[in-house]
Amino acid sequence: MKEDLSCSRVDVDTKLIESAKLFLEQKNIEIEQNAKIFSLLGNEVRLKIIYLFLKYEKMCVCDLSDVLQMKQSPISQHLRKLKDGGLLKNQREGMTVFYFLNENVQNDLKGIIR
Amino acid sequence: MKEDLSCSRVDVDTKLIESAKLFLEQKNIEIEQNAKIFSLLGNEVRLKIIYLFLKYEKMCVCDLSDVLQMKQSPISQHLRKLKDGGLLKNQREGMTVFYFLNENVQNDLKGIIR
DNA sequence: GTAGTATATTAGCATATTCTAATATAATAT
DNA sequence: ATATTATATTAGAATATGCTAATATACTAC
Repeated sequence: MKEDLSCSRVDVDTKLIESAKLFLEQKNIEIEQNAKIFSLLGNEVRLKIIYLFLKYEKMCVCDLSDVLQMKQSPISQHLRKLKDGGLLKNQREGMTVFYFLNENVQNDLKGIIR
Repeated sequence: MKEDLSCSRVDVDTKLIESAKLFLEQKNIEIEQNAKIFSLLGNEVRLKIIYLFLKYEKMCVCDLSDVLQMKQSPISQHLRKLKDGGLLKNQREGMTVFYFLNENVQNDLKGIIR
């Protein structure tokens, strides 16, 4: 049953190692999901967008482009990632597409940020 | 005083745009700091390490290498980033270096995770 | 239909990230 | 001193990320 250990130290706490491995296996899905969310929030532009939606509810691509002083293309690309990641939803009104927080994660985000 | 806008729509809510820009400027430092933390937590290996320290208090590089089943080198590299980012501290005991959560961010992390 | 506006997508490039492999450093034991 | 163990650092390669520039799509107005 001995697993290969990277260090051959004598005083390994094998109980701890096995317990910790089991712990990580049990938390694996949660960790993967959270890592995905954190990696989305780990980009300054995207985090600014989330901050904006926590304050202003909804904005269109054009507004964001103006506020962030970036071209429309990278804004659209970030919004797509946030939408694919489940953090945002959008809604078209004529030519304009408004983005806003996905209500399913709104409280999570409020808890995570600040 | 008119700033250049990326979209020439007629019904721009200039008040909103200016308010949002000011808001982001005021939050800028907080956003930069948080984005840095989120980008650290956005890597699965590093997030697993943080989960482990939220449960087990402290572990050595060797333990982590065994638990995560990764070579010592990448573990050390991740630990360095987490330490540089202020999330971890370490303490040498003989040949062994133990890492643990920086007590200054422990509560923040508990709030952020889960 | 055409023209104009808002948004989305794509290709390509520059940079960042994360691993491997090798080597360096630090501490212990002999 | 040398040998061994634990950790840290470095160079390099593979992949991921995020921008620019160009183009495509969707809607509106004429």
